[in-house]
Amino acid sequence: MQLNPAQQAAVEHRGSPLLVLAGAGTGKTRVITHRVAALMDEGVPPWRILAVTFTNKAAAEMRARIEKMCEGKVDVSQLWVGTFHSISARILRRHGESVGLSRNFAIYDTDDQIRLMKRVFKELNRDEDQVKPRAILGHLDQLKNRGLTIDQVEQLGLEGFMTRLTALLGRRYQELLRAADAADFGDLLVLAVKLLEKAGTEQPRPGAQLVDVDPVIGLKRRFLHVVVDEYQDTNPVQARLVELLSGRAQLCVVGDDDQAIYGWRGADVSQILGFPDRQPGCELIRLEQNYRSTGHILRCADAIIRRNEGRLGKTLWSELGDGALVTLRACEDEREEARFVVNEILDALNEDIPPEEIAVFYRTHAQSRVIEQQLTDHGMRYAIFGGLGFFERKEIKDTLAYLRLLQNPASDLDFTRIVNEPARGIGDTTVGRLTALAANRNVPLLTVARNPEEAGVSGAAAKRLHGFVAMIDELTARLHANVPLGQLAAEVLERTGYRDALVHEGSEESEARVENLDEFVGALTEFAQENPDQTLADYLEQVSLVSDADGGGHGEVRAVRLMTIHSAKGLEFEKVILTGMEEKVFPHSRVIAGEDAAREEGRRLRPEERAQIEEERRLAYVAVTRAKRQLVITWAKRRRLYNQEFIGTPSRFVRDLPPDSVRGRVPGVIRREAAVMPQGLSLPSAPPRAPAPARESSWNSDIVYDEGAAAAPARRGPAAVHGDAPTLYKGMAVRHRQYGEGTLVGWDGSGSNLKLAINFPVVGVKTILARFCEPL
DNA sequence: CCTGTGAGAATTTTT
DNA sequence: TTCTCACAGG
Ligand SMILES: Nc1ncnc2c1ncn2[C@@H]1O[C@H](COP(=O)(O)OP(=O)(O)OP(=O)(O)O)[C@@H](O)[C@H]1O
Repeated sequence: MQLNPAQQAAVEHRGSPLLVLAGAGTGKTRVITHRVAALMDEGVPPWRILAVTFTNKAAAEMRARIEKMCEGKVDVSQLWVGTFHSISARILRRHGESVGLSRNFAIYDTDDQIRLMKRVFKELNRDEDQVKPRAILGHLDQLKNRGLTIDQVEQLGLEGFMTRLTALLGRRYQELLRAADAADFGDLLVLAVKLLEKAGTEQPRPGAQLVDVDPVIGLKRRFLHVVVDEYQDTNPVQARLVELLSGRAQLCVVGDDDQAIYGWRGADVSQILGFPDRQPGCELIRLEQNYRSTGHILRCADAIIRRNEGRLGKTLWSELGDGALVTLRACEDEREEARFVVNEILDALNEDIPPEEIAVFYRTHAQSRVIEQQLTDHGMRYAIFGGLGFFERKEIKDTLAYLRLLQNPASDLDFTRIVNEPARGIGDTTVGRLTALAANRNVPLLTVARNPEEAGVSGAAAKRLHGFVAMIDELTARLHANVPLGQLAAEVLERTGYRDALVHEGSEESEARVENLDEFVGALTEFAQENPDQTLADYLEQVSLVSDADGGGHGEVRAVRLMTIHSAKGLEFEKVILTGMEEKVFPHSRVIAGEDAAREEGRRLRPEERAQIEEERRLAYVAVTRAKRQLVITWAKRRRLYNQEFIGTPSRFVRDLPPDSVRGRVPGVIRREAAVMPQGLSLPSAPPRAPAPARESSWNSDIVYDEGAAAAPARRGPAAVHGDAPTLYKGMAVRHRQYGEGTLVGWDGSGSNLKLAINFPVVGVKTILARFCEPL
């Protein structure tokens, strides 16, 4: 395990803050790993070192690596290694009382959050059709990521319908969270920051002894060294958290501004770019040698990323040689793409590349299904990352809800979730009555349920409620009797009749669910055995914080990896197959929408629209730079997604690839240039291309798929010339047999699937297959 | 109060 | 295509 001189310098630097800013595969992660090991070697106690990683898996890996490097000389378990969220949770678990959290507080995942927010909607009589609970939660999370509390938002008098609504609903949402002794993901960060900021500013209570010194102050002074990986994707609260924990620590952050891909989650590149300014005396070290990928791959990566504006720009070179060309493949549809992927995997396996060194990437989860299907058909095992995780399945979440309710009788969300699961005749009406009274008296649902008659719940229902409460009490007693966790879960499933109900159902689906439950009980048993001093709360925390990138594939170790590009961040594979490289898939349609709107309105891109597109481009850069030796890129001319057929045109990122590094034709390069040229000048000629295949339609669209191509309706005349086929442009006059003459306003697809959007004077805009129309 | 039906919506990316 | 939600009927 050696280091080059620049890396060595970063490892050895002491005495002032350090920023390592370097491109992909240059060994940033290796640097911080070595740095931590070196620190301990110098005698820094492990408990005085904090390392922040992006995923729990990365944390585990780093810990393992450091342990190996220290050869058992140091107790690595004393090190603090973790994600921002897990570190915050850890702090709050110990010291959360002053911000309103007990040591057993629950962490709400997205599903819990939505349920809770829906309840708020109901309580405040808001219509879910107008504004979605999700949207409010998104907005609220943005505020949290920026470190803003609702009080601050209101004090600032921030404008905007959404912001005001978020403040209103968010306030009640937060109240309910606290009442339930729960925190959502954003709260973990915000509350940890609040806790640390508060420490030491409060007046000592009268009569306080010296020994009463706030332990949180100790925490702020605890760390002598802090290292942070992937710093480019840090958001303001996270940066603040690091700052607060670095009171006396030397801070070392590493990252790559070209790999910032979490802007949508509030991450802010200016965090890393402004680091030197905020940290007096900061040292900046750049790493330029890439140890991961071969030349052609790197050239493709560079060709993609260089088109972003306002980059710092970085040199990147490799000694690994050119390596193989990057394969580019145009597929007819997504099924052919999937078959091609399988073939590529088979090829790799034949070359003795281990399956776990082969990865298939896609932009969105929805794209994975076809590929999974194809893999299954070929009897290939695969590990999929993300999507519906094990712990998000209904049956598991229900069981967790029972457990959480046992631990915290005030957890109304969990109460409502399972009070009638399995069906025990306690329906909406009953729960509604309980809720009304509970809200009125400001007590938990479970409390009200003890005297249902007071809530106006009648005989039969009341009786069932009594039974339910008795059951919960019984199980709660078991929890407090310290029954081993696995056994407790098993008893819960037994006693509540949950398992029986599923077994009784006897469907294929319910069988799978029973299996999942058994697996869950097994996992819990194992956890309890391995961590005898850990509580249920510890287990629940671990479960809530495992990320997509962590869990993955149910322990499928020796299997091909399937994942979104986001979860591929920080990883590397011998062979990467990057699929779905079409406009509107990647870059995602949501992002392109901004461009379309801008074009339609004849204005320039708004800064945030541009930022989004640049983020997609960085995402493409991340994808490409995960590959060590082989990179395959595919796109499909047609794609069925959400049960709708989409006509695909190759992604701009594909068209940016340098032809010399690619095997397979790089499509349509010219139009982009033409569109960008001033005065609508077009480039002299297209690169050599095969003669157009015989076409069923006489319309020439295949080189017009570019964004901005037909942007200017004012510019009459062809935007491009290709053979005899008429070239499309907006404003073109067209005739349809039935509707008569109209004006072309847009189009989609190519060949016989070319569809035209035409504005007819009488019937308005219609989308019609091109072969039913003729130009005038 | 439960369950089945049908319509309808919805689909970025994640801790 | 798949899941979710609302409503009607049992
Ligand atoms: N000095 C070195 N000698 C040999 N191999 C190295 C050296 N430094 C790093 N590597 C290897 O290069 C690869 C990339 O390293 P690492 O993951 O640390 O890079 P990174 O900068 O964090 O990458 P990224 O930002 O793309 O996630 C790893 O396989 C690592 O083992």
